[in-house]
Amino acid sequence: MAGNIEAICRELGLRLTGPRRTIMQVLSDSSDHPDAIELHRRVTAIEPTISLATVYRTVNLLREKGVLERHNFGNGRARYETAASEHHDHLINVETGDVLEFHSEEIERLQEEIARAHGFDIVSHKLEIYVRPRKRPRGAGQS
Amino acid sequence: MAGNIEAICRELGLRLTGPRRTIMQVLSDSSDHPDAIELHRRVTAIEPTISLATVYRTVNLLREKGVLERHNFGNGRARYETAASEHHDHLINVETGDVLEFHSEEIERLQEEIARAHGFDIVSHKLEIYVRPRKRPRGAGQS
DNA sequence: GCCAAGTTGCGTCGCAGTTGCAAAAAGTCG
DNA sequence: CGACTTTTTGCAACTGCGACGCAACTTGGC
Repeated sequence: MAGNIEAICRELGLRLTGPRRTIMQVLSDSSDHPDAIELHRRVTAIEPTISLATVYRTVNLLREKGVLERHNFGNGRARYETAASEHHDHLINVETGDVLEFHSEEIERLQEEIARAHGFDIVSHKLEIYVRPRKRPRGAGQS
Repeated sequence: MAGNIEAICRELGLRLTGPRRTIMQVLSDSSDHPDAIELHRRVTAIEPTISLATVYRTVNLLREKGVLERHNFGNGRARYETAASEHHDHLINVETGDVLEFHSEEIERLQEEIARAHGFDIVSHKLEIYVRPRKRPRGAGQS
């Protein structure tokens, strides 16, 4: 991914600066969905002078360019991930905050159908399933 | 619904105050999905002395008690609706901000399947389809 | 190396929502 | 009904995330 950084900057007419290099490096090294502060933490671990404002600006820039996606999983802080080539939705573990990705062609199709039935075109959509590890693999009644 | 207000307060151990009566009245009269400020606007049209803080506090209270649901459709302001007996998802018209509700048993089932396949139980979920009115009813290809 | 343009860090601002506090209202009991 | 306790309210100050203006500083082209 590192090789991409220069290409992306050139392509987007952005200057290849130290902070950007670091931030993009951290982003492509992150397989989870960090928020801006966590991103800043990771970035400053490498290059301590980079400010939070720059993280915000870079992240917005990359999002506008379609390089990043921003999600809001409900704790008030936006979380980021590098835009995948293929669309996916999210399973959020409410106990740990971890996020798993999934994709269901069937659900996509059903959404398409629903939108159409109402006379709309889909601009985007968001499916988040908030889950917790299942305690009782099978049987065993509960409250 | 008006009759509910007293019942709800009693049941929840809340005092039946003027502001609460007005706010709950407005809520049950609202079939759209107003945000806190719009709610406050409507409330103060009836009783001008009620403060925004009280609207927030009441709305949070009712949400904790399961009377209201809060959504975040992406403009930074949370929007509220009275909790329906039946779960539903949302179609958001990005041009107007209007919200339509829908329900798909099939999608629900598929989500259940997906969660289970990953070893989770669903706590809740959120499906939002952001749409715009379709300009070209049929035919007329475009890139 | 020099210069114009883009970028950064800092501090500040804005907005949505929350909270501490003192005053006011609700419910309770005699 | 009136005194008393507890909950609510309005106000204003505050919080947290994120955005922004500005002066100083890099970047990349010549």
